[in-house]
Amino acid sequence: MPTPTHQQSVRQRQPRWERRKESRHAELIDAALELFVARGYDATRLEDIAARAGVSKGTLYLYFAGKEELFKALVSETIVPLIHSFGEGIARSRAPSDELLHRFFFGWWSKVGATRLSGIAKMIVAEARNFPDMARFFQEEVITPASRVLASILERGIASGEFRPVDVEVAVNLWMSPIALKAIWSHSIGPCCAPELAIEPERFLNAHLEFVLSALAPGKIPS
Amino acid sequence: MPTPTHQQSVRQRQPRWERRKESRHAELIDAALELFVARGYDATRLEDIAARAGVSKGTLYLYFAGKEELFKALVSETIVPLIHSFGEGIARSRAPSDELLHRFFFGWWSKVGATRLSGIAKMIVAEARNFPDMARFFQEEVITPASRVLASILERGIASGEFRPVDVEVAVNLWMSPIALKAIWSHSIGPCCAPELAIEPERFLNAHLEFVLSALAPGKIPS
Amino acid sequence: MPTPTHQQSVRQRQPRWERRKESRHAELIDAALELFVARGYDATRLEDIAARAGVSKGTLYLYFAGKEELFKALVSETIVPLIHSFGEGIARSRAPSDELLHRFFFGWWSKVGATRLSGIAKMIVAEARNFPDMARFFQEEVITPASRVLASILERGIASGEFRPVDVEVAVNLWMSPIALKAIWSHSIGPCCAPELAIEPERFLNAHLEFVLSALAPGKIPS
Amino acid sequence: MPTPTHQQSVRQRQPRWERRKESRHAELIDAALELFVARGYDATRLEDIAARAGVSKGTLYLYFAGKEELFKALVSETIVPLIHSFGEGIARSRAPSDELLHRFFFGWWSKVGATRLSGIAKMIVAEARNFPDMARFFQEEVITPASRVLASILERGIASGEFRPVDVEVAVNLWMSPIALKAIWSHSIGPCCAPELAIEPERFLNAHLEFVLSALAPGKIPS
DNA sequence: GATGAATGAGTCTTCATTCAT
DNA sequence: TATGAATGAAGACTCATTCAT
Repeated sequence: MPTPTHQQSVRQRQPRWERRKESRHAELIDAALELFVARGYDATRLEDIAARAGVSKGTLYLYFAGKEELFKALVSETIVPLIHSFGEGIARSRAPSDELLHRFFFGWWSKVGATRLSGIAKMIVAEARNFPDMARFFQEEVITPASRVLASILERGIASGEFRPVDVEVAVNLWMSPIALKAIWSHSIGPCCAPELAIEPERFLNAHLEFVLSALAPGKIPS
Repeated sequence: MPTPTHQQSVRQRQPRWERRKESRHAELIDAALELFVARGYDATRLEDIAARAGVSKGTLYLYFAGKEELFKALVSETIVPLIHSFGEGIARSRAPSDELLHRFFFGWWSKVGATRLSGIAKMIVAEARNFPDMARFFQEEVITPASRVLASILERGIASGEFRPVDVEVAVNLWMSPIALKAIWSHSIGPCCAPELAIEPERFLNAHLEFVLSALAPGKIPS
Repeated sequence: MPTPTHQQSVRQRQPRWERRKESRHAELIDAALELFVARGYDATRLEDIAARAGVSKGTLYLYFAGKEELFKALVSETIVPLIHSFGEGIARSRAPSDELLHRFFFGWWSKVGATRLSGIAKMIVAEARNFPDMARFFQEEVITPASRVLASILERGIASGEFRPVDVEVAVNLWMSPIALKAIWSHSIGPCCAPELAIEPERFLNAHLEFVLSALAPGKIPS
Repeated sequence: MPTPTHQQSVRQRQPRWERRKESRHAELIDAALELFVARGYDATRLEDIAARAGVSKGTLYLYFAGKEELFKALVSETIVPLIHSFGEGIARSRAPSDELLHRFFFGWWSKVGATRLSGIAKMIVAEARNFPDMARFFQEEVITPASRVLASILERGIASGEFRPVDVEVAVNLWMSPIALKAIWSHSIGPCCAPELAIEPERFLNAHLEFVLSALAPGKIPS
């Protein structure tokens, strides 16, 4: 009669692999995102992605047609679900405009800047010239929609007199920059240079919001 | 004391190959910068750099020990001369603080943002994780010095009562972002997405300056 | 004594999977033949063979130990039954020798040239150096027996005076060539080059036979 | 003073490689021909070709863009020069038609059958379906021109009464077969099966010529 | 028996680097 | 100095084979 020990040892004989078709796709995307963001497209070896996902090189090709397809799938699959959840409610809200701005910046950070989308952004900045389609996709699906939400907040505030009139197009561009750059930085130069120096998001966002609001405060005559 | 004319004549007397050697070096750096910025480190082939510089593959190795050395030489040689010429006078100037801010932003743009340094910045953002030394070098030689100049302007203006008190560390970070991101963007997503949409620097910088000044305007009670 | 009906009923009584097993084998051989002939050994993927046979990749291994084994099984199983049915009666026939020649050529064509054996021939010509055993098998089981039949017809005709004396060994080689080459061609260059140009077998064989007979006609003094 | 032995040892230090741009191309073609003929396209590894040509894997790519290009270059470069030298004089000759036939068959053998073209023929038969362009090229540049020469000899002989009327199209096809098949065989099944059995070309060609002439002999009434 | 997910050895191809000329 | 032919390590991709289900 087999002892428990024996049984255990039998059980411990791990199968060479497991059949997990459903999760593999996501695991590979995860691993690829991590490495592509950190090392860049060319410097990332498919075998490393596979290893990080716990599969072998060949398995990757059961899920993606090749390196480029994996890269593109990663972008579209990761971006699309995240972006649709952002900014939906803000535009239709009746809250005061300054509160909307608060929601916008803090919401952007929590739903975009602090998520995997920040890695995507760094990656796309790095590879835009080699993958212009991807750059356009990102521009159209992430940058432009977010900019539109911010623009509509500004326009509504200006129309209602809550904000003084400003050049909305430029303002949007200027005021998206800090949070966008912070996102990129956190996957790039940030980790290399005394990461403890990085300003914590809360402080960063509050200051940003305050400056934006003071620049928008009515009753001031633009110089 | 050597006159400029004398100096010039000395240079002209040098044998042709010597001057060739100098120019080859610069031509290779130029070509490398262009291609590394556009394609990234890995995707750039040394042979393409050599061809663009008008020499053969082997010749490149007479001037640089290898790909990595060329890459690093490119960074240090291009950054160092540019950065030392920036911000020297501003700190010691007695002009009004708002004028200094104007000089700072427009100066930064003309001496950094609109120069090859903008390409370097994109490149370093892209390759930081693979070349952390380079990232640190850039941080220390470009970001930090420029930030210090801006910080000192702010501090002086606050001290003199020209500006209201602000969190200088965060403000510097926030207000460098637009010009830094614009520099990076111009070598990355910008060229891929309807470049005519890009806001022209003059308008961009004026708006930025205006917002910064309104955020710094005294007589406002920070919320 | 079992009637045909009885035999049939016996077969029908076998459980379905048993008959399936038999037919799977044949279906795989069929699919493999088609693809190996068309694409060659290396360029044929086992998965394509399985798909064409309507099974999955893994199932193939339930019937054949591997690619090479399938390839060899294909050769032996396809050749052996066909070859034994050819030439049996001819050798013992008492018909006139010219009629035997007629039977030989038309019979060879209908039982070999126009069958799957022609594909096998092309395949073996292509892979002979990689599978010398197979080449020898083909030589011994197909070429040599057929040649012997033709040789015996010639020898009998010469002995009886119906044919003039010829170098039988060479003659056999020469007169097998057109039909053998036609068989190979039909799976190789033929399909690539205006297949409508191919001469139809009837006309081809009649002309061949006529020329052979005229070369064998007695009463002519060989030049 | 260095001894001769020393000098010798110094000399024996072979350079890691030699600069021989002119001959490499031909050496690679040679090596490729040998291996592609023997093993087929897929089973031939580029590294083996390179090794046989005495160079490394990478060097091959300095001369050919890839495997397929090497394969095609091999076909066109090897065929074209050989084919243009054959059959030129025969068509315009005033020699008796039977002598022309003799020249044709022996000439074809010496200039085609016994040359590297015979290997090409085997290779093309094997790979025709995968490289139909190549098959067509071979058909048009080798088969068709040679067939035309033979056809013109037959036609002239028939017109002059030296030969009896025959179906020239079929006759050409039939009478090219033995020499074509012998060429293919010599690179395929031949080497696998007791090569000493192969009939020597002289005897083979003489017998072929004799049979052809007897089939063409006038004064015979075609059945 | 049947399936197809998983594996990993094998091959083509690229390109940084070396070195004979 | 300058060249570019030659090298070989490295990586993307394929596919015969295995095996958990």
